[in-house]
Amino acid sequence: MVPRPRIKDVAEYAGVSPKTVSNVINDYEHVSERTRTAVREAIDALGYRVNLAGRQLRRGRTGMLALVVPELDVAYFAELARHVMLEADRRGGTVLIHETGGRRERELAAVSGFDAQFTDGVILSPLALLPRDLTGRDTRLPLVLLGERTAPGGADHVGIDNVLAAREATEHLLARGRRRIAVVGGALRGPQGTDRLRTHGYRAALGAAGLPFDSGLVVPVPAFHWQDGARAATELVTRRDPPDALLCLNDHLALGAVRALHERGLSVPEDLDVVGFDDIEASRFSIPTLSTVAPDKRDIARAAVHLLMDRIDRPEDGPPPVEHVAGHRLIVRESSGG
Amino acid sequence: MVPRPRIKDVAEYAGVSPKTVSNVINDYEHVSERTRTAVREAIDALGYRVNLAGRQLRRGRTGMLALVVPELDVAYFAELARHVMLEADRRGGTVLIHETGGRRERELAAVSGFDAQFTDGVILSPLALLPRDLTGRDTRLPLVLLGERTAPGGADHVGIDNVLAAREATEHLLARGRRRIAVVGGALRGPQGTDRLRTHGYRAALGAAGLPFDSGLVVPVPAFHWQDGARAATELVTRRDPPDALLCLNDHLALGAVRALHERGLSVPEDLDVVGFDDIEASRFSIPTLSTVAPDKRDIARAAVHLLMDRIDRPEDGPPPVEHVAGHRLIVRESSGG
DNA sequence: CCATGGCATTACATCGATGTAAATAGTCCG
DNA sequence: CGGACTATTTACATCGATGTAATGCCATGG
Repeated sequence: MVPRPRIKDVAEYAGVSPKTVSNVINDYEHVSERTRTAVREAIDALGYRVNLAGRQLRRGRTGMLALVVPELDVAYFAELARHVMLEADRRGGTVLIHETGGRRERELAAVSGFDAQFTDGVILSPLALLPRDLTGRDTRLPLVLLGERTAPGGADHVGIDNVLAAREATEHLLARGRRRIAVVGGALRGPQGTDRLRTHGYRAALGAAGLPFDSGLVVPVPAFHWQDGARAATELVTRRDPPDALLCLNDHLALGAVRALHERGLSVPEDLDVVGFDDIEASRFSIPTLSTVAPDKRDIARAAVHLLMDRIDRPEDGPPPVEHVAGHRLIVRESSGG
Repeated sequence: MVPRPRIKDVAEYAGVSPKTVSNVINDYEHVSERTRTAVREAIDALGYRVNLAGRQLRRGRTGMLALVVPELDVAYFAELARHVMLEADRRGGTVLIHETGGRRERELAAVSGFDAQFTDGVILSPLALLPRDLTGRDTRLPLVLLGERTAPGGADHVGIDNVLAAREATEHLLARGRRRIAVVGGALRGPQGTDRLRTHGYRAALGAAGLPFDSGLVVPVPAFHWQDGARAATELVTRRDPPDALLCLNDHLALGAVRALHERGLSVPEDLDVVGFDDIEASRFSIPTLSTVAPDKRDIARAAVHLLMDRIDRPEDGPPPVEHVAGHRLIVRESSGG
């Protein structure tokens, strides 16, 4: 087996020094046209490719970012991942994706760079992480948090205005005359995650409309999957005093709920309205199509990548953490009368 | 900013040589208990973490695998990715995911390790790759192909029996009395991809049943997304002689088709049957639930990871390419009378 | 008491690329 | 033609970890 050519081999082939080859590779300006061409030819002839390990060792950078999400098969994260990859690509970076399954220990590992050894920085979408997990973390590893404001820790944050978004969605349902709106996936206590923020927005909408708040309508779920939505919906409609609308905190929950309702002979939006969050592609093709809060994923990905790369480019002098509020809009589809 | 401690720092702190620290880290057996403990303590005290670039440079391995798929937001690939990550984890590997968007140049880059510089091997799910792209490729980079048999090239292959699977699905529809079955996403010519193999199986089923083959019912699509299924379905049912069943080559196409049919007032399975491929989670919760050919994703992922890692572990003496046929089963749900 | 051999530890070189600083080659001007 | 610069190119050290081979240590046996 022929070993991979090294920069030294190229140098010999081209009759120059290794450093000159390096200069050509890195587009150093003071290289004569003749030498440049000769080196290029040598590179082609030998099929030379930079060895990134060597480069990284020398430069101290990998050019790789870690994107750490709970689950890739939650469509929102897959869609987000693609945007992040595109953005990173545009800036010459590569993305390494990690799944945490929402487990705190894995998220912790991510922020401490344990998983991310090869990585210059991390974009993390936390689920189980506690605020205190971030205090005192090793700030040598730049970090951007997505979704939740896990508060202080010298990390930038990117997310939509969850409170406002939930409030708008709720107001939409109220405007449709719905009065008993359940929050599937909501939370009243526990860490300040998106679930709590959205529940808060929901409550604000009720308050503004002068309606009473019934904590029984806030239904936590074990995970944000189809089946969790289905179970929650089933439970809700078999109550004595069932809801007339479901505000589901993601589209999977919503679609699972719609299906469960269908199985019990209830139809959406005739009997109940359903609204989700995330605007995954499935929501545009489901029966009925799903109303949903669409976060601007492109904006989120772009902001996250840029914040991260900026911080990587300028270690030391970290400016204070940045808070980027990405756009969102409520898309009304069939599931709430659209 | 405090620089990251190096192995040398640990050595000094523990009062031993760098190599001894390395020995401890790598569980070399001949290290006295005392020394081992001292080094461990030093590591903890300093918060030392191996620098993988250095290690890789020395060892020539990264411990990372590349998983290269067309699109992560095609649920099948996201689900597959998770399984691959789990398997790799189990064997101490890390997975780097790349998207190609189905573009040939990106797939080519993948098999030549261009993207995959940091990678010991590649698992590729090709879409546009031609058989000849693999002949004469640099076999220093172990490669496992998924899905299609892109034929010779010294690469292992993992996939289901596409011909058989399509045949079974078709036979199921025939058994239901359907006679004009369209193949959405099918192909009669072009590279020997899964689409052609499945179309072949479909044809075999027709032949076995003594039914004529109508090439007009084989409908290619630009991509395998919801909207492509929707378009194809719309086009099909507005024909003079519309089909009575759709065999869609993935679940996205199928679900998009179901939606389009719904919009034209046709209901599934009363008016038409629809069957998909992949068994993505959405298919279990759609209205109607979707019949589909479920490939054993876990098996596929496991086989792919093991084949790849085995080949990485033993470079040179590559045994001949292995062909692993993963299991599959037809799951009949509401969309075809289940 | 010394040779023998196994275990524990270490010195040194090396993986491949690149920053620094110095050397060499050119160019222009007086 | 020599000096002063500038443009190119190069020598050398270094990033961090680890394989190789050598050394040191200790116990056992003759």
